[in-house]
Amino acid sequence: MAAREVFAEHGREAQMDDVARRAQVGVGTVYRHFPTKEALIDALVAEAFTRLLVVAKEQAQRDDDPWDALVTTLWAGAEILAGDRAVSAIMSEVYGPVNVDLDLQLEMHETTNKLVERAREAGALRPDVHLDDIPMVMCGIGMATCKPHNVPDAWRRHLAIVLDGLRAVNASGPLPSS
Amino acid sequence: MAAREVFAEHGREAQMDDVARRAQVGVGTVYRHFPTKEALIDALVAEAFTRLLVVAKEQAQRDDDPWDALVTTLWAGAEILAGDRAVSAIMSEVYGPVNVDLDLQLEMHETTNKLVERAREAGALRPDVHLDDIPMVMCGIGMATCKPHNVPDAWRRHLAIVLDGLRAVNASGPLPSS
Amino acid sequence: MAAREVFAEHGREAQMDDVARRAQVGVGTVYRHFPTKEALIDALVAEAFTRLLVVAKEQAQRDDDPWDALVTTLWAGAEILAGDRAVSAIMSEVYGPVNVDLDLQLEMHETTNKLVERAREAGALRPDVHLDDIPMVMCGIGMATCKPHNVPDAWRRHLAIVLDGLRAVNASGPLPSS
Amino acid sequence: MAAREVFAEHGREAQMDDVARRAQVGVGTVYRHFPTKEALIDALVAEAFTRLLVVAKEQAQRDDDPWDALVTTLWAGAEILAGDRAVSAIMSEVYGPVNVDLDLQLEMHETTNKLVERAREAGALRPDVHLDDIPMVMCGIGMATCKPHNVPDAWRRHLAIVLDGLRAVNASGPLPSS
DNA sequence: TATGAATGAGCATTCATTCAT
DNA sequence: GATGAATGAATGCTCATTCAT
Repeated sequence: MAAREVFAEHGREAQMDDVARRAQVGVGTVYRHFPTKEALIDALVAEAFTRLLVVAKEQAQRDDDPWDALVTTLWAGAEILAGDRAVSAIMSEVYGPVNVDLDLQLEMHETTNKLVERAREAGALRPDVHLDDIPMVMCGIGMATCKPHNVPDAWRRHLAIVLDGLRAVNASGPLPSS
Repeated sequence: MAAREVFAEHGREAQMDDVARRAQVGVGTVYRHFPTKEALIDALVAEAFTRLLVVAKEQAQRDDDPWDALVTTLWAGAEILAGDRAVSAIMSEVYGPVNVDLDLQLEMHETTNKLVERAREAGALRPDVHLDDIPMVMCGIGMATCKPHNVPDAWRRHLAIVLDGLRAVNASGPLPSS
Repeated sequence: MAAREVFAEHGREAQMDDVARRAQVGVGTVYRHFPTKEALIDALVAEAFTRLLVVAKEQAQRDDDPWDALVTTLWAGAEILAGDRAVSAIMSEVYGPVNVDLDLQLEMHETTNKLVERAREAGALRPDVHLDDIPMVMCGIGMATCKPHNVPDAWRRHLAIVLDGLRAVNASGPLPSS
Repeated sequence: MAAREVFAEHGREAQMDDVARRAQVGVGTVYRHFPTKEALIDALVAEAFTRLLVVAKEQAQRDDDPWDALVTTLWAGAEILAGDRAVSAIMSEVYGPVNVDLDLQLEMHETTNKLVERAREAGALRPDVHLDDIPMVMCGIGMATCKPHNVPDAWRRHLAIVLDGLRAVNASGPLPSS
């Protein structure tokens, strides 16, 4: 959507008129689809959220390798953030309340929690890692995506290192190559 | 300062009138001290920046333990962010340009870089860790500070884990207890 | 336009909100047409300027009677000022820069100069009259327009007298009756 | 006074703080002398007014040459305006009500009127010249004083020409040389 | 009495939202 | 449905004026 481009460029400050212009429609039309600027922003975020949730649920289903399931999900989430400055920017702005549908949040919460706990129980994750650590890691990645002067793929190296750190010391096996 | 409280609550969106009201002064008085809202924000950030720089330079001076110097600095930075929702909030807003004095930025950059390189050369830091990783870690911590529902000290556990992960595998010795 | 009325009443001090209220529109609408208060003022002046320039150029074209051409132009200018307190008021405020388009100013300057020189060369104008005298005369007329207690047409008598005084002593023929 | 300099530079827009700074006193002190910005402006104007009134009354006393009395007064007035951008600027701003003391205004009005009538009765002034013509002439001169690009003494030539034009056609004798 | 920091009403301008066409 | 001109509440900033020191 055009909104994504505009919010990618200007963050939450982006103006509805700009969104409309970019989409080559009148503002009225934008408002026909989203009753509010808030609603538009929320939709943008929800979409990314949903995309990630698909992956997370898929991985939560797996029975084979809980560590790989977690890691695959995190790489997917990072990829989504890194590919979407709009969402990164919006989420980085701490005070703009991100009103994702509560059910969605809950589902994400539960799914991720399951991934984390399984990995921990399997002895692949450091036992002191907590669900709260996930957003902190993601936040750094989103930020890196937005700062224009950053090396484009700095986040990949970063995530690899951090994930490495999250592993239980006695766990073994390679990290996914991407 | 009262400004800090207001910006802590509302981020960059905070209104000058609110800052004034909280400080129990007229807006004019706020403007006597800071010619512009921008200037006020910048001052807030610069103050935190400077406080951190003091620590960083102190640690960069040390000859004994490069790893401890780096880690001490990072804990100090995290403490500053965690103790100052205003600065966390402001810095989290990716599109609001943070106009810290260039010299200050440069000094911070150089000092931190020295800390990182020394730790790496001493074999205490994973060789693939880069200066860029520092802000990413800090960003997560700042975010955690702002999100009201977070466990107050989640960031401490997080930072400990991440720092642990940044160590060279063959490095040894305990992390500073905080 | 409503702006004209409001500026006529209050001069440059007139407030945008008042202009909007008088025009029975929201301020936003005023700003849709003129990006700035300055721009609105400039437009007001430019319009009057342009109206006068039309007359001046027309008269500068004439081959028959240079004196009549000059005089006709001055009467037209005076009529414009007298009929437009807004412009009179704005131009009277010496320190408010009047940002008429430079080309327009230049054209006006050249045209008026041509009128003056022709009249002088034709021996109809006192040889010591200079282009600079024109604005001085006009200024008095504009002022008379603005001062509320003045006799409405005092400026006509005044202009007639002054023009009479600008004639070469040996010139002859009647003044235009208005 | 310092106020004069500041108002000369910026007209009515001049700020009280600037006046104080120029006078090397605190604003409070300015306010001790003039309860209001208005009052300060009025005082500035009144002072010039009074200075002119002295001349006007002196000339109104003369029995010998009514024309010379009038002309001398006008030259004096022009000289005052030309030497005082502050007053010129203030008076040029049509909408800033000039609240000179009513008695002063009245006296000025009467004195000038006497000068005009006497000159007319003596057959030196065109019979159609009216008291209203005086301010119009003065206004042009004040304006010329303020516009920075003007030839410094353009007003002298101008006044000479205009006064020449105000004479009765059959009047004779030289204009005062300055 | 002099000072100048503090005050806050006032004003230009912006931008999400509405609604007549 | 789509449009985009119109709306006006909201906000940053200024400056005449006051008053504690």
